[in-house]
Amino acid sequence: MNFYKRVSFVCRKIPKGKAATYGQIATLCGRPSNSRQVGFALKMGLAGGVPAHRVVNSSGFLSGAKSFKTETEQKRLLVAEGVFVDEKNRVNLKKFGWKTDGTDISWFLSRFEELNI
DNA sequence: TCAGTGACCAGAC
DNA sequence: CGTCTGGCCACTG
Repeated sequence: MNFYKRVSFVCRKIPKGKAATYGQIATLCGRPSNSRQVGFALKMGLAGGVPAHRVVNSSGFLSGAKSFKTETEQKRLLVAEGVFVDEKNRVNLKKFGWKTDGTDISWFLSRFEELNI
């Protein structure tokens, strides 16, 4: 089980114009308690083209903005996709949150099985 | 081996 | 809204 590769895989599946939370990613990767590691994984993955700008914390804040080229880069990318980001660097998850359920979790887990990651 | 550190989280006030 | 608390776990020196 390669947690980082799973994170990368999941992030590429986040629909444009939506935002996902760290806990959500961790859960979809099969490790609900590893939300902190998701941030670390994304930081590494930025260089590899992972769309990390769609990931925010559970309150909707862009907590990883400082890890982009510029602090405003993440916000800019989101706005360009139609996601509203307020002056405090926060998105409304009610409106732009990526909704996932048990079915989605099962789907990802079986993909991981067959891809052996 | 071990303590410090994080792009975190849910619950309680 | 905001702050605090306990829990979490890979990575690092």
